Amino acid sequence: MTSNESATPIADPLDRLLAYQLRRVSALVIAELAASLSEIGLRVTEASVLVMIDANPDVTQSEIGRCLGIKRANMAPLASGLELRRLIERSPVDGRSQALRVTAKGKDLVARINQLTAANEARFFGDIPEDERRALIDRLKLIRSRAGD
Amino acid sequence: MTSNESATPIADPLDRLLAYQLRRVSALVIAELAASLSEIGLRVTEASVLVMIDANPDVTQSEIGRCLGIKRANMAPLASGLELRRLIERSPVDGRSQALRVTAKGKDLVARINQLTAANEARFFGDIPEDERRALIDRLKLIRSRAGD
DNA sequence: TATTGTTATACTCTATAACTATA
DNA sequence: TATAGTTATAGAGTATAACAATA
Repeated sequence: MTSNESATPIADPLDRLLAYQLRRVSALVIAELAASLSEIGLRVTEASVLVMIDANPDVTQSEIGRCLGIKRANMAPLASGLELRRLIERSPVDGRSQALRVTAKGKDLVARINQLTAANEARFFGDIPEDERRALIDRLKLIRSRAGD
Repeated sequence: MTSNESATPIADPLDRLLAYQLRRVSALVIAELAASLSEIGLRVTEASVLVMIDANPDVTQSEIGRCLGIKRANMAPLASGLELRRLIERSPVDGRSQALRVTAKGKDLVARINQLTAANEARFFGDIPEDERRALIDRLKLIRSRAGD
């Protein structure tokens, strides 16, 4: 910073776009969560899937994928990876469907995920008044529900 | 949907996490914007850069990157691509820095970008009362400003 | 020494297409 | 015919490392 370039106060016309702000905040918050989860050897998507299976024993891959917005083609290697690491187990239900369950080892990780996730929420959103926080969540869910999702 | 699988009302413990809701909404809104922008041959990041250069004539790559959170290494091919398509021009400033400007052809695209962006905002956020919309933007900016960004 | 710009490379998430097997 | 799961592949965004040239 040698020259006097008027301190570079760049104009940011994207500033007032909700789409842009959402993208930046999401990227920031998720990147931080990814860094936390990497300490326990998980990526964000893997952690999401693990938490969902834990909350819905014997759920199928397709159901998880539909709920989380993950395509079947991308769920396959995800579930295989979790099974290889003995975090989940599969048992045939249907001949074509398989019920997923979190193993004891997986449940230990779920507990850690919940801790790290809560810490992440507290770090970024802890100072938001509870009523505003709830309104924010509701508004975001409403936006999602209005679309094809 | 042949069997009676209790209509699959899956529990979603991620539902109450702001990090998760932000990620999903961001993905939804940006995907839609990406689809709109693809009609004029632009990706979201390219459009962001173009709008920023238009608002800040003679800005440098580094400055744009710092403002938008894009690393130098990723700005290089981005700027080169826009220049190849005659949407921006570079003129040496420094010997190592180059001033960026949007060409006439680029300005036409910027106008289209602004239209498509406004339509995207209206589609997803048009029904939000203005005071809440403003509070939402301010809250998101506040979250970003509190971090390393 | 710090900064600008570049190239190469890898990782994550997402997308489509094509295939098998089962309902 | 529709669904579950798989594989292969591609695109977009982001990350680091290393390098040359300049301030």
